[in-house]
Amino acid sequence: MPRASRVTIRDVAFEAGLAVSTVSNALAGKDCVREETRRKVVDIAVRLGYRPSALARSLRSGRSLTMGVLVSDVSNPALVDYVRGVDDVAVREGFTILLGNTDERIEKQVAQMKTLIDHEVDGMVLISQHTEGKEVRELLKIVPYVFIQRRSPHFVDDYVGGDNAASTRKALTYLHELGHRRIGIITGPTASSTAMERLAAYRACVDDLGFDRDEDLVVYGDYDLDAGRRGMHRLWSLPEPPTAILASNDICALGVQDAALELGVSIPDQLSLCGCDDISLAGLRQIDLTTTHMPKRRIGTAAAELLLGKIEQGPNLPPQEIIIPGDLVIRSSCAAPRAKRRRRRAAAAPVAAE
Amino acid sequence: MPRASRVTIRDVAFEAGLAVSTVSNALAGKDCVREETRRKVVDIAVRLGYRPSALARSLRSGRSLTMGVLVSDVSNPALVDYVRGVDDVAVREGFTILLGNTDERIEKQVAQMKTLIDHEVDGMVLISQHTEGKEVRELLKIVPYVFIQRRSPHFVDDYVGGDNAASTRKALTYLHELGHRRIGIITGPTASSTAMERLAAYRACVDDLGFDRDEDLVVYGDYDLDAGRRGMHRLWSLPEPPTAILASNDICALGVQDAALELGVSIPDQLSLCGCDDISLAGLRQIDLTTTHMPKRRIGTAAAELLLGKIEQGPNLPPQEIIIPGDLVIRSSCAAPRAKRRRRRAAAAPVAAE
DNA sequence: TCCGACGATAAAAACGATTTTAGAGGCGGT
DNA sequence: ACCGCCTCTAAAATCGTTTTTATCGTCGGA
Repeated sequence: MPRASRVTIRDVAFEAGLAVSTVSNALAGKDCVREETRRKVVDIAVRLGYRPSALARSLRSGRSLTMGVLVSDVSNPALVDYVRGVDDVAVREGFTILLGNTDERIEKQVAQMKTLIDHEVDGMVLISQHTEGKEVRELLKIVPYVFIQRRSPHFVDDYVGGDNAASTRKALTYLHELGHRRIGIITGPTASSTAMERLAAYRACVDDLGFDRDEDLVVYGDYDLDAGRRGMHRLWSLPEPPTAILASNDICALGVQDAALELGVSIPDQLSLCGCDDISLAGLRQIDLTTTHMPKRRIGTAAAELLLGKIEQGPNLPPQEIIIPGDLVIRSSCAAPRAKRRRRRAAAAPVAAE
Repeated sequence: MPRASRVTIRDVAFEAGLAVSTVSNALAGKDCVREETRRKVVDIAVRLGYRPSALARSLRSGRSLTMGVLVSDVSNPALVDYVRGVDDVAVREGFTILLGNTDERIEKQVAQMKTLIDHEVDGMVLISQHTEGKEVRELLKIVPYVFIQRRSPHFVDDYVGGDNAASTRKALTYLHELGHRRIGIITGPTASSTAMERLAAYRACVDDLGFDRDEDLVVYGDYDLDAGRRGMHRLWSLPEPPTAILASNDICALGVQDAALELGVSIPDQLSLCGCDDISLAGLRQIDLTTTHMPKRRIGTAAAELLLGKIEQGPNLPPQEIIIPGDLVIRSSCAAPRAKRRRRRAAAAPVAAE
């Protein structure tokens, strides 16, 4: 099956009556070739429809203008915006993206990383991926990389993420002002540094703001609908249920809403709910979720830019951590708790929705 | 920045005291090399951590084990499942995916297609992309491809999509049985063959099932929230509004729900609503949308498999169109219209939700 | 003994570019 | 007249593979 053979630089050279190297230099805009010659070469190249083979070029030059993007699942709505952000700067800088799904499984991640390296990507962006493991660490030595949303507790890497501590604190402060003192939390997976940072911030607030300290209010969950449903059931079956819940993200919060409807619990009358991410659906009237905005696309672009810098400068410069702040978006899923709580200050601030 | 130079086949050959070609043949499992030799080679290759360069291999062999995937926006929830489906079979078959966003703009699409071809992808999957245009058509001649969700009216291509006509008809039949006779439709973009097929099926049903024939009931929209909102406003401002609405997809339907809440219109009491796709959120109690299920991930896998066949067999075999059927998923967003309509048979079937 | 075949390995060509080194003229300075 | 330098182009090396062709014993058969 000899596909219509491509036009090579050789053909252009022949047509122009020049050497291959001259054509190469001409097209690269090197100043060692006369302007007139250059123009002729360009003309002919265009006329013949010459397009240089990225493969051959990469092989020789050692740079592939290619970056790998690893994500646990491209169809996961909580992650796609990062990918898009990375792509934004990739195309802007003439890079092409090699995509891989890892399904949250480390052996898949390792396999994908190897594949990317085989394809000689210039760098990789790891979105919510495993940061530990001997093999992973070994592979990370080979090629520049940036982590998004998940960072290692043991190594200091290039990393871009949201300001998890601050945004959690904002949400909790808001709930505190509304008068809540008993707040449940459904965390993301324990492997997610983002989730753990939120949990840590929650715990700090329990002390700082004087919330009920009760380990039963912490449910270890995930970033999906089911975690929200299960978390809600668990928290609501407590002897003394919380008056507000912090969900791991908006999708999880939707799961909580769903379960609340199932249990006949009214939001925000009986229960306040706060998500995280601010997905576009959160603003719908049928959902109307108070949440902390995570500028994921911007995080993606920041990560890609960081990576490109890394690629440019070589592996010498020290790892950098970039934290992108996000704000609390107040909608109607939070309200003052019903007046049956025991502490003073029934409702501090009358901040309402929208 | 001479990155730690990779282990090449040359190194393996030297270590084994063999010729490069022998090593290549040994690793490829060719039978022209003694089993004992082969084992030795494999041993050494593993010991040295040899990984063949995909670039060099592709360059020489003319096959890159790579496929391009073009999508208008990876962060569009209506499209991500296709991508995931394609990826499923890609990894299974040892292919790597090159991803590109085109933002629904044909010049971006052309640019991306060129990039993919420069990278010598073995084929490409075009998800909801432009099918017309001189340049697009020219590029399609170069490399095998499969369209998903959008097909050309003028050319016959390899294509995989849902059964738009049948699923639309199912929804309309269901609404007819509930007693609806005046049904609005918010279409996807006119460039989307899928949307136009649904519209055609809608028009056929208007005749077959005896719905009100009224061009005002057709709103040309898109696949997003805003199209739903605008469509609802438009339809509800009609002198005689519809009793049911068919949305272009689930996201659009969510937009309709949102606008209905804004307008104080109760679903399904005053208005029945039917989406398309069956995204996971559609099953939530706060949404609970009746919709037609589109097995997008399966469509994606089917497309990738079709493409691989195309790559294998060469461009000789004729284009194939694969239609994947989907079923109506009945939830609570549709009900019998309020008893103020003029025709006989107030409510035919008492089919209820869930 | 010679020929052909065969089995195993080696050597060389090719893939399509970039990069390095070489060469050919022209020109100015001494 | 010669040297060096500069400008432009050519030739060759290189990237890391695969593929094609060559080599070299050995063995069987006539």
